[in-house]
Amino acid sequence: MELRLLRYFVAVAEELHFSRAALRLHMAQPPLSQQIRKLEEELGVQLLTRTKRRVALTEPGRQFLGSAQEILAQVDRAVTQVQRLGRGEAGRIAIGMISSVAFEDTLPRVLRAYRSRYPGVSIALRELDTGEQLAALQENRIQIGFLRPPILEPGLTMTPFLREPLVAVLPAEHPLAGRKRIALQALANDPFIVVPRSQALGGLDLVLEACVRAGFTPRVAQEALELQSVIGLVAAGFGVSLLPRAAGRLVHSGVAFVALAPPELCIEIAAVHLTENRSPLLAGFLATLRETLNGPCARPAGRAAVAPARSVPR
Amino acid sequence: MELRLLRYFVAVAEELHFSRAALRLHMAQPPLSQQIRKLEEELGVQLLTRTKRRVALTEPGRQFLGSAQEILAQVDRAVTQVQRLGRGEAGRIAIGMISSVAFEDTLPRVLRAYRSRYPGVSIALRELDTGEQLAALQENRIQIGFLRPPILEPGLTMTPFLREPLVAVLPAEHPLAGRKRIALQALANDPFIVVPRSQALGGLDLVLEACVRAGFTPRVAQEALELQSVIGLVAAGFGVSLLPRAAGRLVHSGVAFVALAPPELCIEIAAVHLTENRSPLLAGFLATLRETLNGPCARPAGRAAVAPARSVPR
DNA sequence: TAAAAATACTCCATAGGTATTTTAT
DNA sequence: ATAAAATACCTATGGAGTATTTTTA
Repeated sequence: MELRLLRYFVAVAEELHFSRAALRLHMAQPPLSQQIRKLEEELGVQLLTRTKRRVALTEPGRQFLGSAQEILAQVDRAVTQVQRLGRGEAGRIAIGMISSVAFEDTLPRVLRAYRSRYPGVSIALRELDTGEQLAALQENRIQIGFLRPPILEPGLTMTPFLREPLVAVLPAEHPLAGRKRIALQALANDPFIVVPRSQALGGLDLVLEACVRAGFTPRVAQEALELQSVIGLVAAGFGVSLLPRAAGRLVHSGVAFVALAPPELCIEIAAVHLTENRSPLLAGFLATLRETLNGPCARPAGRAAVAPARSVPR
Repeated sequence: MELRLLRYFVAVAEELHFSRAALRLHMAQPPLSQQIRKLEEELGVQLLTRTKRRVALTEPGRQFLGSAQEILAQVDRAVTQVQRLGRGEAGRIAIGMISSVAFEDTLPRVLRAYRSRYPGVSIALRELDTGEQLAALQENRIQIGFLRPPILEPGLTMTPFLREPLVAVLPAEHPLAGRKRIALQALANDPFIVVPRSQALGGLDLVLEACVRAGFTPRVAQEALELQSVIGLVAAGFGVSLLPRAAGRLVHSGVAFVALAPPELCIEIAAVHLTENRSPLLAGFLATLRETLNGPCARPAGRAAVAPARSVPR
């Protein structure tokens, strides 16, 4: 059985006229008659009665017409759908992200752009740490991960995504508030206000590690759930904090943002995917990602135009 | 798009191995590779990755495999179903019957035989008078009718179905009870016990018409719903009746069955269908009908072997 | 080196075309 | 007489075969 025969039969059964059907099929009438005859022979069932100069469907033919129409429609749907999948316009993409991505609104902007460009794709966002994401990428549980470099595993391609310096946030009356730039050690005796790890905003680990590297263990005075609250607590004199420079946009009187002396402490996040992953979904996402990062209205404080992706050779 | 390509793709996608798939398809490997490539070109979608000496499905390919399998299964179902319809093993047959058919159990026996032979066919029984059945046959609302001849319309084929003489049923003490044979007129003054028309058992009209033809109008003394009741009432002396000879099987002391003098009064019923109706359903029904009527254990009292069908030429 | 897919080519089966006949109105 | 389907015959596309090369593990 071939679809060609079904298409021919549907044309004849709908026209009830071989010549008109042949016209509609852009072919001559005799081969159409032959093919219909062949179909009937193959099925062993008479589908049409050609009596009295007029063509009519038999009852089995009437039923078969319905089946044939359904089948052809289903084939059309399957072809359309696989082509949409092939263009990355449909399907499901799973994305991993470390919690600190939320310090910035860059990822949400990318996701909004992607969703508006590919409304047929469902997005699954999973919050995973860097190690979990690397494992998930290998098992294809996620197709792209937003995680903290460096990446050493082979077979992965990294697209720099976010690199924003942390700045010290001090109460306006703090002795160091007027400085252009301070060393992290200068805050060794200050109480720290941090965002708790449970709040999925991350950054805490980064801050703690940096302080330890600077030679002290920060004293955590207070935890706050929102950046606004952190800034509010700093303004109220409860302590100091380290925040991405972009937080400076949340202007608040009573606090000073002071850059840190080198080595600069940065939130650095990359988009990583399997180099061998040729999925059109991923391709569409990466394209949207690059365009969003380099786009016209897409260069807020603290981030340079994105560098080209680098693959880690195997 | 052709089913051949879907079949090839399903084989390759299930085996994930071109050579094994070619083996399964009883063909050589190179043309299989070519056809799969052609399918991918036609769709404009990569379905398989042939990297690293191993074949794998892409995500669009995985989805398309499912669609292809569904389509192929649906084609199989459609073919099987149309073949069942073509053999008269499935579908729906509508049968007309005049009420008097119920005097005998012949039709139920035919229907039982047909149902056991063609369990997939649903049977629609419609009780219609002879004229209604002829109209219904022409409009294909019924495919076969059990009705009272003669049939004059052209294009119909008649199969004699039932021809059973009516006999007089008399109380044992009736003056004519001992006779071998009596004329219908002899009962002109006897009260009649009849089965009411509303009971759908019919026969009443036949009896009334016959009496009128014999020159008298029968006095209806009593109506009874069942043959048994008719016989009971006759035995009790309430009157006489006319019943098919087969009713004699319902033996009952106190009644006498006496044949009628010629012209014999017969229940005569024929199975009639459109001569041009080549429906396999009808063919199967007619075959079962003939076999049941002429079959071995199928000759109870009062019916000769069925005569061959006669067509009324147009 | 061996196994598997791709490439190159060849052939023929058959889909489809043209010309004509048959059939039914 | 006409319109439509069937028949007869021919052509050529393309599906499938064989032989070979390429590739990768």
